[in-house]
Amino acid sequence: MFPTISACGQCVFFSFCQQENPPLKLLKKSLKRNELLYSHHDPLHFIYIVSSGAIKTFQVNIHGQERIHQFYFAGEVMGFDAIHSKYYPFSAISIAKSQICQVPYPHLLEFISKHPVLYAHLLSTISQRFHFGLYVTNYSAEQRIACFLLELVKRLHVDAVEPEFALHMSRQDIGHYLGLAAETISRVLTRFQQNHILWAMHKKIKVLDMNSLQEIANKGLTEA
Amino acid sequence: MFPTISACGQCVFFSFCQQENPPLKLLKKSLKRNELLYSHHDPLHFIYIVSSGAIKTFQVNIHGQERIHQFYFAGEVMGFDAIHSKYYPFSAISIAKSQICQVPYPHLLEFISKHPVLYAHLLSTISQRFHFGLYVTNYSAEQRIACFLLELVKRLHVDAVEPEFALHMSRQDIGHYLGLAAETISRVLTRFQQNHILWAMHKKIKVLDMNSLQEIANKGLTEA
DNA sequence: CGCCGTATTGAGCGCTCTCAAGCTAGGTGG
DNA sequence: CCACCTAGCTTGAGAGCGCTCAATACGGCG
Repeated sequence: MFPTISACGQCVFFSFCQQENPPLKLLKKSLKRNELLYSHHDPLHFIYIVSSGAIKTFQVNIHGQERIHQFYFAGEVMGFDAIHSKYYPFSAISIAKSQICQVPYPHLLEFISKHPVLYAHLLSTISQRFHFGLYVTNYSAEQRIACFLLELVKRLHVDAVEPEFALHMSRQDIGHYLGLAAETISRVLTRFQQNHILWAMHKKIKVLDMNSLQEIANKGLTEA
Repeated sequence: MFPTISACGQCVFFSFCQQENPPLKLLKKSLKRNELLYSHHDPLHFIYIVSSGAIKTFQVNIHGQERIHQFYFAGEVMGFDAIHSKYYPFSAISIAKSQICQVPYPHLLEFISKHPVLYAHLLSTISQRFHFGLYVTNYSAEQRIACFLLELVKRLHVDAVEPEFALHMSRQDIGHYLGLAAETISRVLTRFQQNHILWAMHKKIKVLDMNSLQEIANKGLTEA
């Protein structure tokens, strides 16, 4: 029904892949519609380049509801988000008949170390992805604030059963970040405090019940 | 009031920066609270590493309202999002007394090409950032759908005054991605069609008025 | 032609926003 | 040292957007 567009021309590796005896092992793979490419928690073995078609990455929650994380179209690269944890953080399924190239990640690293130009190119490609989907998601105020606090605990490296840390920012700032009114931040923090989930005093926060906070954060979320 | 924690120990470049005659030119910089680090649209000259304190990146819209894009804390690296466009996409201001290290980006590239191990490390660091703030934003349904369509036009490389393309995904999929009900997608597309902004037929979309779509997308957004 | 998944359209409800009024903490000056 | 002042935070009441539930329409496929 719709023409299948191949995006090999714009692929970072095109010039290498086209040589005879290509120095980069790019395996082509065909996917029908609704075929699984990889699963949530699978170890990162490959970086994938969508050559044609479209893929979605997603999570399914305990109630069987799906949350789509990203779409990937012809020419786009999948798997960067798995590098840090070494596991794919989402499952991937084709939403149309697709062609995929797969590169073993260790091989990719090794190959790039011999081709510094590619390094800059790849960084640029990754960089681009930071601008996608900045308008997405619809978590409740409680979920957002719970997620925000949990992320802070992790990013500030607060290692304690009852983590205590400083919010350097104002309620207004948090609101502007989370897409909520400052009043809402205030109200939710008060509610959390009433439920003995945390203790909040101005810019100082102490989480008293990490489990409850996790539970709120995960409401309708992750945990497949 | 709060202790100043230096995060140099966890910095990717720590071992290099500590040598006498360090091979990597890492300039230290001190920022008071509310000091501008760089502006929206400034050319990417430096990658920054927050050594202590906290930074926010943000945009200001035509009504003077601020939208915060990210917070950066001790140990975190800023600037990856600028690599593709070669310009910082947001302005950056310290929200606390901070210490920052800056590395000229070209110098960083060159340096890394000589230290392939760092490459893998840096990719890992960047990868981590894809997991931050996945719960953020609160755009209206119309804004989200407008942004989504504009992003598709760009990512699918549809070059036309009235771009026409295939949504490979169902309304439900779009809803699951945008955090909206499938019914809302339907309703908004209908409304857009009534206002002659686009023509929608099942999975086929033709944008008739890119300017209006941009305007809706930018409502309360960007354009400083 | 008939079936079933997908899309559209409508009515009522709930979460979060806005507007507005107190409250608190910290800084300033007498 | 204390009264005052101001910015930020808290709390309350009403409004609006998008959700849920439900009914109907459509279209691809056997």
